[in-house]
Amino acid sequence: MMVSTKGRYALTVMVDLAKNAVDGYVSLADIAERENLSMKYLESIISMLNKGGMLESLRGKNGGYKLARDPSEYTINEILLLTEGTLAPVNCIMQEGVECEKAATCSTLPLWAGLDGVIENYLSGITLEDVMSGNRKKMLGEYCQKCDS
Amino acid sequence: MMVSTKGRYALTVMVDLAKNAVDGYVSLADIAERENLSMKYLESIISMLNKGGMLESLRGKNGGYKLARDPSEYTINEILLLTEGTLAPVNCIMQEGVECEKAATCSTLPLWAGLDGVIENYLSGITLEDVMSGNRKKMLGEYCQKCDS
DNA sequence: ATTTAATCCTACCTAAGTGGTAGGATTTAC
DNA sequence: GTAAATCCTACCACTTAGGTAGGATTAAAT
Repeated sequence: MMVSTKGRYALTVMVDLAKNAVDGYVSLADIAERENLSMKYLESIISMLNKGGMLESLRGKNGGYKLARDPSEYTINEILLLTEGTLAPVNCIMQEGVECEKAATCSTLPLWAGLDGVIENYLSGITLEDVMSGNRKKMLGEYCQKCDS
Repeated sequence: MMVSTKGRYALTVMVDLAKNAVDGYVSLADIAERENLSMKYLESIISMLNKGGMLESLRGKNGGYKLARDPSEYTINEILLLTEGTLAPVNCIMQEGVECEKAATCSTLPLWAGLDGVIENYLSGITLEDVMSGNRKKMLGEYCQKCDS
């Protein structure tokens, strides 16, 4: 599994905020209840989003979180990267300038690089707005049966 | 990480066999030495490939393995599926007919389904022959700088 | 027939990552 | 000052990853 619950829940939280924090802040307790997820676990996840500059937060009573930008200005790629660290499908492709020692002669490396590119390309092309508004055509593309009807 | 060493080594073994087992069988010891991988570990991996019908094996002295078909008749998708079990990027998408209970109302599901489709589409479009022969254009596609020159 | 070299099979093990839980400190609105 | 919220630091059970170990079985060569 490439994307763990951390990344999945992070996206769920972002979508929830996009839908529900239109004016003012929304508390984590509200999100957890709406999405039926553990509030304590979400706490650690939303903390990453907050520190990564994705959110604005307000402490104290009536506090909570809201998006720092417009939903159309977040790519899914950057949201997932923040919580997952990397989205590379294998750990042998270059990360932070460090490449595998066998890279020069490895027959399989171009495959993994290509796969990585395809994934990044897909996730960078979809915004939080697309997910929030249910843009099936963009998300499912040619695989979508309902998109024609 | 979506693809573990199991899948990566499985592909490495397949490529090695495609290159070296052109006539007759090749022993696991030879493969392990050539690829600089633990023979004992490879043993468990090649066993999956063998049971999955990807290989033909011969026991006893001068035995070993060879491909069951022509390299052009294996997709990377089926090789990886055999060792990894699944290539789904998240565990909330439908597997073996079992779908998430929240599927009907989940905003993020189409995204994961789309991502899954993109991955499967890519890996199904590339054959063992492509990897073996270093078909960079097919593997790297638009991301390949060297492909033009 | 015996040796040798190979696959096959079962069990085990350590380290890291996943998916949380627990408890309290701090901040701010009312 | 109190209630309700974020923030922060530990901890923990379980699963998976990435192997290792040892022997049983098979088949070719001598």
